[in-house]
Amino acid sequence: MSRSQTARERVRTELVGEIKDEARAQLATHGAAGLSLRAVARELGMASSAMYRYFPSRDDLLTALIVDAYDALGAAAESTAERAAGPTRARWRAVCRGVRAWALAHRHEYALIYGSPVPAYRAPQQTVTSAARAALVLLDLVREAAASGSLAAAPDGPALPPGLAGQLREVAADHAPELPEAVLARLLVVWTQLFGMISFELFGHLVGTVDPGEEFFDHAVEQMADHLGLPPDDGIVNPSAIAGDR
Amino acid sequence: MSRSQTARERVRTELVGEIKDEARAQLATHGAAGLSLRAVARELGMASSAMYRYFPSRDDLLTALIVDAYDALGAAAESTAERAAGPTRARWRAVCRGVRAWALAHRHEYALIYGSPVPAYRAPQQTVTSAARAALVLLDLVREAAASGSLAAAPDGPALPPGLAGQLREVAADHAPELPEAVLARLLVVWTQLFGMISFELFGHLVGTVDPGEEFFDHAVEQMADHLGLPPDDGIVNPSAIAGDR
DNA sequence: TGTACATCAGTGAACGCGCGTTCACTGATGTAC
DNA sequence: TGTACATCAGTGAACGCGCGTTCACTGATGTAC
Repeated sequence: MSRSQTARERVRTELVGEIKDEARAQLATHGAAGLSLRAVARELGMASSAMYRYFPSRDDLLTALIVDAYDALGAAAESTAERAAGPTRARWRAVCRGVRAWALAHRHEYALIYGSPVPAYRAPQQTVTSAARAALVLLDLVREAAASGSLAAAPDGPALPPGLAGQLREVAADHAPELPEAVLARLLVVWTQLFGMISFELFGHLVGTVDPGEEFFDHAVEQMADHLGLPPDDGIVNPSAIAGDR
Repeated sequence: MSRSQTARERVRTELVGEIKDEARAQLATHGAAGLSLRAVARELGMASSAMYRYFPSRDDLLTALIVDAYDALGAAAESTAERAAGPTRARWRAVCRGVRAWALAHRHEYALIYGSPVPAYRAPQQTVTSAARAALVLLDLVREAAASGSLAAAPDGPALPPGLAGQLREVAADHAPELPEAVLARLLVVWTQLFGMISFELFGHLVGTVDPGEEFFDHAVEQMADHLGLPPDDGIVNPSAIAGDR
């Protein structure tokens, strides 16, 4: 509480930040599996044993980086959604682009959270809420559209398989109890589509096809919006946005 | 050519196989970045230096595993497509399920090719044709449907952005020059969707939502078929398959 | 305000381990005549 | 068919490196009275 204690704590916080920054830099060159406390310490001009004053083990440092990455992506999505004006589709577009932009700007942190799991590392519960943030932004957009009545009706036809419907009900219970299961299913499809596309681009699976993937991404985002039933723009009409699905 | 030479070569081929098998087993426990020639040799009861009679370096072993994985997935997709009978949609469904089944049965090989790139490893040209095999299976299904006139017409509306259309033209030039760009774009969207879903499931991002992902996957596969414009089944009608998009 | 004490940050040596790759070598297998 | 030679598989020691983690320690910072 006293000023001097806060001073010591300030230094500590700053050093924790520097350690994580350096660790992030090393993700780029050596990957998550190659993250090394000794290398971080060396780069910071410290003894390797000093790291243990800040992180009890290598895995704890890794956990911190993972939580940070989820939070940074979530914050990017949230602030994009807040800043974006206009109809739901425009905001949807903005958020999707924002997610991709964050991923492109932080490739190795993206790979850390959406790439292959680090072997012998188990993510603690701690990551779950951070991981959900970006998803909740998209969910809120859909809720908004649904609440305002502008969401296209879910297609007719028989219901979802009961097992899936039940799973979706449970997921939505906390966050969107009012949305029909069919809409939830579509949102989840689109959610995996969004990250599938970004991963493909970042991990080099679009090389030789539509890489750079800017236009493809934008095009797909409109298809995804169509698929969700988001209404077309009012103002600036995007060509592919008004193309009905099928 | 002589019998004895072939004998030596047979032994060699067999040992190469054993080395790769053991290496694959180690992928599971240590990941691609942790793949170690010494550990493989140890497990095989050989001197670590003996590995160099079979693979000039660790990266060459890794390349072999990657090529094998692409080929195994491609072969699985091809044979599923050949075995599957019935209308295009049924075969589409079979192939998608086959791809997922392969991925679930070979998680670590899947992660090797569709997870985060291994740092400091550059995939040689060698992998490209193997990597394309599975994609070509799906492309052929769509070509088939298009050729038989059963593919739903691409939606009207303005054309794709010219840059994207050009990219797609180039990609398709060798394999499907007759398909319209709009169909190619949808196939690519669906392609990223398929792998996005599988990656999400395998990498643990569906835990707590729709994991196990069987029903969700099947449901999404029908949505993807709809999106491509594949006609509904003739015989057994899948409930979600006949639900038109939007 | 001054002093005794407790807490904390950081050090450097050490433990015990693993890695990729090279090299000179031995012995077995295959080839040419 | 037999023999001299070349090729190949496999060994074991070595080089030079890196790692996570522990431990007893020094010195600085913060706290209680």
